[in-house]
Amino acid sequence: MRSHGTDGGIAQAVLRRFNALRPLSEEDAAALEHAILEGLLRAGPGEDLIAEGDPVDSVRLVLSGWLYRHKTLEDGRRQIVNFILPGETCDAHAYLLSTMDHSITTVTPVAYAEIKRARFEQLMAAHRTLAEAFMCETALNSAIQREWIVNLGRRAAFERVAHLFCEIFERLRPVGLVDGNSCALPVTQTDLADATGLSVVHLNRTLQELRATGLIILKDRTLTIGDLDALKNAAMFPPGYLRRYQVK
Amino acid sequence: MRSHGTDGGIAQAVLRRFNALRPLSEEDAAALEHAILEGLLRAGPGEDLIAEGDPVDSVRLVLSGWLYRHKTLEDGRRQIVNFILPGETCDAHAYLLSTMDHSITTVTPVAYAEIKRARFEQLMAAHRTLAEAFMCETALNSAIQREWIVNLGRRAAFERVAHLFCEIFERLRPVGLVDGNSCALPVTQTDLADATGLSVVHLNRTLQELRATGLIILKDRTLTIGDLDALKNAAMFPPGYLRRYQVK
DNA sequence: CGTCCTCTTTAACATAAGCTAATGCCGGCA
DNA sequence: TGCCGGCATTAGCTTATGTTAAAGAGGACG
Repeated sequence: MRSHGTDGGIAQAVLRRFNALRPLSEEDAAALEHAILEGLLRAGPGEDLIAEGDPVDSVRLVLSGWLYRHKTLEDGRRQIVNFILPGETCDAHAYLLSTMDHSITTVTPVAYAEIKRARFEQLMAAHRTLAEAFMCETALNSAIQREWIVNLGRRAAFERVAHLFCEIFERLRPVGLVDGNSCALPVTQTDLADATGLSVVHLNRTLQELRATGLIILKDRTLTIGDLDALKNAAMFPPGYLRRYQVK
Repeated sequence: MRSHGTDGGIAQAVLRRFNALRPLSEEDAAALEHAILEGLLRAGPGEDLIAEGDPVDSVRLVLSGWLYRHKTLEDGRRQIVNFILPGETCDAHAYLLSTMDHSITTVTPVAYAEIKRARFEQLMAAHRTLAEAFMCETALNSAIQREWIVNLGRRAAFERVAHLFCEIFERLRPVGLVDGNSCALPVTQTDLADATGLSVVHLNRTLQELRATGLIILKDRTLTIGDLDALKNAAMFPPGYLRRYQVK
């Protein structure tokens, strides 16, 4: 029965990440997987999972697929504030704030697990290590957001896009979603522009530049990074950034 | 004996904020205050409290004074990633990540309380409400960071600076640090530039513009906002933003 | 009372990035 | 097969913001 095998079945990505954050006992892992299987759900591409202002009464874990968090100004300007990748958490402890300060939309079809507040609290109370892993996840997310602030505030377009690509690659790696030096990049250029604070036109120009230098190949929603270190260099990717993401 | 009076003495700002996040019982408040008084420390202006890469083995609460979090790129470009104001925490649960991903530097003289890891964990274990308030604090900080991403990514210089001023004002208010429509703003223009992702020169231009429209007066490190609603309007300050900061 | 220092302000010029609009490309679908 | 709609790409022009440099302004201090 796969879903309880060693690979973690559909919950694999989540289990891998949490285990990297805090070594989970068999029992912790089983409890988490169980809670996941209880609340399995799916969403199509381009669906709003939750919107700014909505009440939050559950925590969601992404099993597969891409989503993004975003905020929109009154006049329509939109900023993608982060991507949510397989194995990551949608609302970790944001649920403490009772309402969402941003929206979450799916990019691709998504499989996720929804754990209701009461169930979640029970799980945390029973498994200290899981609770710690969850807090770690939140802290990590916070560190990513800080780096995005630096990216938007102090990096030029070229570095900025390069940095985003390095980051995505490094975040997909520990959950087994990179294949050699390639990974999926299922977003439109408009999305990339909204994530990097650029206009679509300028984002496109920047992409051309990145291609011209031979640092990346981007085709058919697949990103290929010939020389990751070179790209990181060009991006001024901080050496220690996302270290905690790597599986030891 | 002031320090145990109803005003909370030196721990006042922290107690007020935490109490707003989760209503604290007398006992919770006393325990928190006690922990604070145990670990009282001071730092001068312009001091590095902790630097990127340093190990984290305690949580610090700011009792008075301003600090900022910042990251610097190899070539010296610096981004201030947030300000830390009285009543706020320095590292809430970042201590779970064991090393700092950014640096913290004081702006003014600062009084703070340092709670060592073991002591902190003991406190959290004994007082569920305090633990929740701490998590709330982290979540709130995360929401602020997301808004900063929007600010840097999608707002023009004028709105961006206006937004920062509104935010600071709203964050100082609940801890009693605004006086009518004025508050302290003890940072240099270089700092403001590094916080808004602008060059000093352009920041200065923007400040002139803000003054010219009569939206703000900034003189002697004091910010005066004639019409907060007008400023928020100009800044596209989201209506619900920082709602959780307000004392009910 | 002058000198140094840090911070602010201004000017003149350079450029990265935005905007508008047209064109190309491709896959879905009638 | 041919039209439509969403994306990607390119061109041409505009503008916000960066850069360099120099000059005030005020406080600390010998």
